[in-house]
Amino acid sequence: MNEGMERTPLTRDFFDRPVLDVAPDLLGRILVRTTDAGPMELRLTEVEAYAGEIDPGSHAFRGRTARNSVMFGPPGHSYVYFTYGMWHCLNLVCGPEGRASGVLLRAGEIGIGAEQARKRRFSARNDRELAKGPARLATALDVDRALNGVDVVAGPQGPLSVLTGTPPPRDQVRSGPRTGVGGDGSHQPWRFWIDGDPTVSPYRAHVPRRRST
DNA sequence: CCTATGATGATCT
DNA sequence: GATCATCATAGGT
Repeated sequence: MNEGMERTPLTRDFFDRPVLDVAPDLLGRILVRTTDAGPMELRLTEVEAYAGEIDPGSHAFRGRTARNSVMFGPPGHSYVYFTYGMWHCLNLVCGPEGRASGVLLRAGEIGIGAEQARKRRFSARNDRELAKGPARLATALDVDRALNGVDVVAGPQGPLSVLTGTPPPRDQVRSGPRTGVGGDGSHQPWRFWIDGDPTVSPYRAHVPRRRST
C-alpha cells in the first residue's frame, strides 16, 4: 500500500475537534522535535485530555490567566507550563478556539534522537524511561517555556510538529482516570494509552501533600 | 516490586 | 500562604 502516508503532517483540522476525540487519536502519532543538535522523533503512547473551562482538573477551569492564555487561542499550538519548581509539561491545544481544551503528552517511545535524550535524561536506567512521564518527555525533548505557543502544524521545519504515524488498533487503546488529578476532576476516564506498551507511565492517584513546617 | 518523602519556585488566592 | 497535570531516591517486601 502507500507507505508514505505514515509521515504526513497533521493538519489544523485534526486539532480543531473536541478534545475527547483528539486525545485518543494522538496515540501512535509522531512528535517531531528539532533542536540545535538535530531532529528527534517520539511515538506517542500516553496522553490526557483537559476539557477547558468546564473541567475542574484543567488549568483553564478558573478562566484565562497569563499562564494559560494559549489554551484560549487557536488549536494546533503548544501549551508548555512549568510546575513543581523544576519541571515542564507539553500540551497540544484543541478546538474549537475559545474552548481552552488541550492534550497533555504524557509518554512516548523515542526513535530518532535517542542519543540527545540520553544526555538530558542521564538518570534514566534504560531507554524505556527516557520519556515515561510528562516531565521526562519534556526533558528528553528539550522542551521548556521558550516553546510555549508554537504552531505545531506549520510543518516539520519548525521546532515542534506532529506527523500522522501509525495509530494503534482501537482495541489496543485503553482509558482510565487522569494521573495526579484530584477533586471533582479525578474520576473522568480521560487518560488514554496503548495497552501493554513499555513506555507508558505508572498510574498514580492524586496525593494531597501535608505542609512541612 | 512497592510506598513515602524532599526538592524547588511559579502561580493564584 | 497553599497548591501544584512530577521526579529521583531511599528503604521495605
